[in-house]
Amino acid sequence: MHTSAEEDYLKEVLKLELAGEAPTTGALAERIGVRPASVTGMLQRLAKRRLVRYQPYRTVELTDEGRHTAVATLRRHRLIELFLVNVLGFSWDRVHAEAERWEHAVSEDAVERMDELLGRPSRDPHGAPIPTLEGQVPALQGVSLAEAQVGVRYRIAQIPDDDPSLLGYLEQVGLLPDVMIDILESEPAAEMIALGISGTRHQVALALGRRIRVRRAEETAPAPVSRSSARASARRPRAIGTRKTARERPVWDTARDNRPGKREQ
Amino acid sequence: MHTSAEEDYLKEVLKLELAGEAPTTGALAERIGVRPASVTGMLQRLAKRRLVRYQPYRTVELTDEGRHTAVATLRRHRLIELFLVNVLGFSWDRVHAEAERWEHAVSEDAVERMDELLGRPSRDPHGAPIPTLEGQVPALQGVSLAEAQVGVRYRIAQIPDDDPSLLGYLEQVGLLPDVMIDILESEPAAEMIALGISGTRHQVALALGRRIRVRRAEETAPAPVSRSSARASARRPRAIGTRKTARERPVWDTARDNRPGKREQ
DNA sequence: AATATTAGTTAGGTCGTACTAATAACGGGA
DNA sequence: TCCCGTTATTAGTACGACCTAACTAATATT
Repeated sequence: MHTSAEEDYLKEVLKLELAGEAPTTGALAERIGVRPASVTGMLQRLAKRRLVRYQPYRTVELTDEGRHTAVATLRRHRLIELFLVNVLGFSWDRVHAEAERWEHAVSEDAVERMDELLGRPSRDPHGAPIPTLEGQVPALQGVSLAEAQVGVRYRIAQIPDDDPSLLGYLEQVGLLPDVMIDILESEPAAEMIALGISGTRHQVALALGRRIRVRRAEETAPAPVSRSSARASARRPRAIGTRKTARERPVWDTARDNRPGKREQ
Repeated sequence: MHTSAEEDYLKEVLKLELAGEAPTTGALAERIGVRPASVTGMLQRLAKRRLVRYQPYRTVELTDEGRHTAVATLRRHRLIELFLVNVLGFSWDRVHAEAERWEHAVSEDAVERMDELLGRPSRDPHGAPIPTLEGQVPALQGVSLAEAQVGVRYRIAQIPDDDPSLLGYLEQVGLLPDVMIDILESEPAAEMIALGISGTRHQVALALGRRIRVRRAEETAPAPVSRSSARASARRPRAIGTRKTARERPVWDTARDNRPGKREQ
């Protein structure tokens, strides 16, 4: 079918899209850990296989087929992460690396068994939504911590998954999914934000705050992390739910509707 | 470290050695599913990396380092097979293929967690011994069904693992690990053997019989398949137990002790 | 011994995925 | 409008892991 490198690239394009960022050559190169030149090469390959639409110097977009594969890969990754934590007892700051290794080896069948064993969960150990078997990617919940309002109580919805040392820190201060926090103070000049976690005051850099998602405490709580029982709802395998949020419209989006070809070769 | 192709080749060399067969280019090619030419190429590679000793047209032997890797890979494979059956509920005639996919992706850490979760088992779902963490490969138990004596009661010790349709048949007739059988009759001319499985008489081809291992019913039963608690006994990581059985001495063995080089280039 | 068959090796080629170095396109000031 | 730094692409190289075709070695047949 598809090679594992292809799956990796497609998954990263999807993740950037879901995060509302532009899937540029550079961004992909950084996240995947290769040189931009390699990304260009792979994008050309993916375009040839009709997994993305690609205009040099301009845009990358997933085709329906590419999106399908990307979603399946993301689903695999997140289910495996939860499996590693809940079944094999991995410490949750190290599951990402292991899941990256597993995700191209584990068959669809095995993934579905994991899903069942875990009780059809809707969120991974970091709070990220697990796409459904049908291809739905649940919408991102809430707002980023950097946008949270002073004086309001929030619940952590999602934290980053790929940086063990950062996760170690988050665990230490207790900034984990489902934890309640109070926004005490915002200090934009200092690029800091002050918040209370179970009574203790913490200063957090805005740069980090942007990578953490929270939702207001009163909002209907999402299914808690770990095991849950979300039934699949939609049928069609590729009607992807999430569409970019308004915030931070990328360059890329403006480039959607522009003159296409302008170079041959 | 080592590539997954390297691990596959080393593992197959080890398996042939344990089965008392010669690891010829052809045998390896057949088992791995590549052309003999590819095997030659890989053996040259492995020799350069000092994982095997290799004399063109003659022999392949694992070096200590190669053996170490091979044993670790075999251990991974068999533990994963058991994990797939016991934890994920795979039907045991399909675990082999899935385990082949997993075995190069699952980290040592994850394998040790599986081992612990499974209760440090000593045999995989097909009855094959699981090498210890220290590198011991438990000796093959009993004799092949083809060598069993008429009128004696045996217990199935081990069946092949890699052929789903064969396994389907074995399951149907009840020829599974730990099952008791009686050897009713031997018909060498017809290349058949007749045996009783829980009262029912079955005819089995000798060719199949050679691939099934049994031990006399009175012998101290090995730890049953599924979960068990075999403690590791010896220390040294590489004193492999099994040495070729006398039966079926291959051509290759006669070629062991002969003049070595005779061609340059 | 001469020849046929089988097994193994060498040579050369393809594909996937990276890399570096050189070049080109883009876009925001001066 | 042009310049220049940033970003992206092309061109060329490497390597792992396989392939096929053509050869050589070992063995079997008569």
